[in-house]
Amino acid sequence: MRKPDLMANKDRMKDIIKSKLRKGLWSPDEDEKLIRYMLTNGQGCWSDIARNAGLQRCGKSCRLRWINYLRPDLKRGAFSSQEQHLIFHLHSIFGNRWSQIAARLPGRTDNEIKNFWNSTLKKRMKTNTSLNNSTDSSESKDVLSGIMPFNEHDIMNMSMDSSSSISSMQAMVLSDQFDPFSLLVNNHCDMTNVSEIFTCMEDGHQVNHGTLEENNKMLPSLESRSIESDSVPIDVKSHNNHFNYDSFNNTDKIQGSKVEDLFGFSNHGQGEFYLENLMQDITSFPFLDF
DNA sequence: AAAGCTTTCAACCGCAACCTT
DNA sequence: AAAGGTTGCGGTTGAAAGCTT
Repeated sequence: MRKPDLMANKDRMKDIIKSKLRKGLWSPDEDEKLIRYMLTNGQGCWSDIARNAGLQRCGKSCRLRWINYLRPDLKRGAFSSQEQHLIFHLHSIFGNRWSQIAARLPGRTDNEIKNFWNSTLKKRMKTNTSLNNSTDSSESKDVLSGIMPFNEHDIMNMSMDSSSSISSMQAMVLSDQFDPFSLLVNNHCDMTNVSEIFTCMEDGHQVNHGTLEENNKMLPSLESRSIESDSVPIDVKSHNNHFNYDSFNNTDKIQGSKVEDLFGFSNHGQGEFYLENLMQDITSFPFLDF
């Protein structure tokens, strides 16, 4: 049974403690305290960390600051075009499950990706949509051509010609200038083409490294397994400033692995992860939400 | 130069799931 | 079983920076 007076006092104390906690931006001094504590003692209970590190912050705030900003394995700076493609692609699979997406982008946080999506990518898709709605299609194509160096005809040819399409399409998607948004949003290709394009986005680099197996389109390990994974130990710090797929493909163990060993799709059950499964997941393309 | 508007992003909030007592 | 605590997540906010007029 709750004892009114005692509990009321307890609640009051909590409020007092809570009101004394700092909020808002972190000062360099606070950062230093948290970094020093974390590097000395490692991760534990966050409310204890907040207390023991001498911070007037709640544990939740400390956790957030550490995970999103202070962690030494964080990669900072702008997203590379490869990362952008990856985010777009993963968003088509996972939707707004930012932590799932972040887990596959080494050194990036869910918050960072979420912000990036909500500002840059969403905006770009809106822009492209409005261009698509423009009555002057030639104008819209002119503008788009700046974004996408491949015209509709190129893409259709790539898709139609099954014998040569893969290599040319791979060249397209691997290009730094490739922009899947304009391609998709402007209906330059149908869903079948989209399937091929995403396949190429995944397979392209594997072909480059000679690991593509016919009729068994495996996806690479995109997840930052470096910290937790016992099967694929990769040092995060080695990826900090220049993450690329090569790092993963150069790992002997990865090259011979099945996708389910590598990809970490917990929500896809135990089965092998083939393209069909991928496309089943892409039932709600993000631009349909806008 | 400055006012107003837009964009970016760090941080907060509320909720749900999980763990501990 | 239930209450309380912790952790993790996604949505949202608001201050600061950048841009435009």
